Amino acid sequence: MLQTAIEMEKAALILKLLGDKTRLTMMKLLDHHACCVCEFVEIFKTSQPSISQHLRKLRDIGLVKEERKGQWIFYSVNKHHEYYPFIERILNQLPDQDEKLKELEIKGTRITCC
Amino acid sequence: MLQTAIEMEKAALILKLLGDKTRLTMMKLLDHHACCVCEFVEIFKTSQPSISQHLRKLRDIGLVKEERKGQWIFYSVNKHHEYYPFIERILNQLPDQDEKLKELEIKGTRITCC
DNA sequence: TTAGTATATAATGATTTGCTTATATGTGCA
DNA sequence: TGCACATATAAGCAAATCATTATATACTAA
Repeated sequence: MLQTAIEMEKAALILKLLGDKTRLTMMKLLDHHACCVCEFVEIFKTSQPSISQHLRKLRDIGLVKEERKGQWIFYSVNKHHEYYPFIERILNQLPDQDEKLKELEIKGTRITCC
Repeated sequence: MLQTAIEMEKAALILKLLGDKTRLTMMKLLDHHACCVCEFVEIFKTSQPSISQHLRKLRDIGLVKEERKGQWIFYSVNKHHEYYPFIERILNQLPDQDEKLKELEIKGTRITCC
């Protein structure tokens, strides 16, 4: 893949968005799993609008994409984003967060649509 | 070097600090050059207190260190920081900012103490 | 000692951020 | 159709952020 030249301005904007514990953990999870809003609500123990707003910020600059599946809207990382390689190298350094999803599976609240 | 496990909380804090164009550019420059406050004032065309406050934030979490040389205080990246490898991999992806220092050299305002 | 330069800190204010509550929209199903 | 669930959006508010101006501190050189 052709790597675009990183611009400082855009890099700073992305780092700012990643510089929030909730969004950073979201991105780490979404990098390998599609998740829906209600799962994040449970994982982060915060309100649904708060989660929606974080996702909106990530979506506004194209870092994540959404796909409706029936009742749910599944979010996932947009791997075609111009800066995805930049982001990926950051996410790869972070500890795996999959246990958060495993907890949902144990509780039976993981949404595995279709 | 022994790589410490990255904690999400600390990673988010660091990314938040890097998520500002001024601080990000500072870190990129400081990664390879020691610079003093007055140089940054000229480079970023902002007030001296503004620069000092950015540097203070970086210093407060140990990302940069300072060394007084006579009249000036030179800042540089603290390469012994627990998370320096994490930071370095981010900075390495950013475009070189050295032309900003070259401009100072041409204008004769680069401080090359000692 | 005094003036000039470099830097830090304090105080203030405008803007941004991230939450909350309330409400609207969209989907599935009885 | 009507209700339940999932999600988005709007509005309001407290806290954080980032600049500014004013002032204090530290060093150099005359």
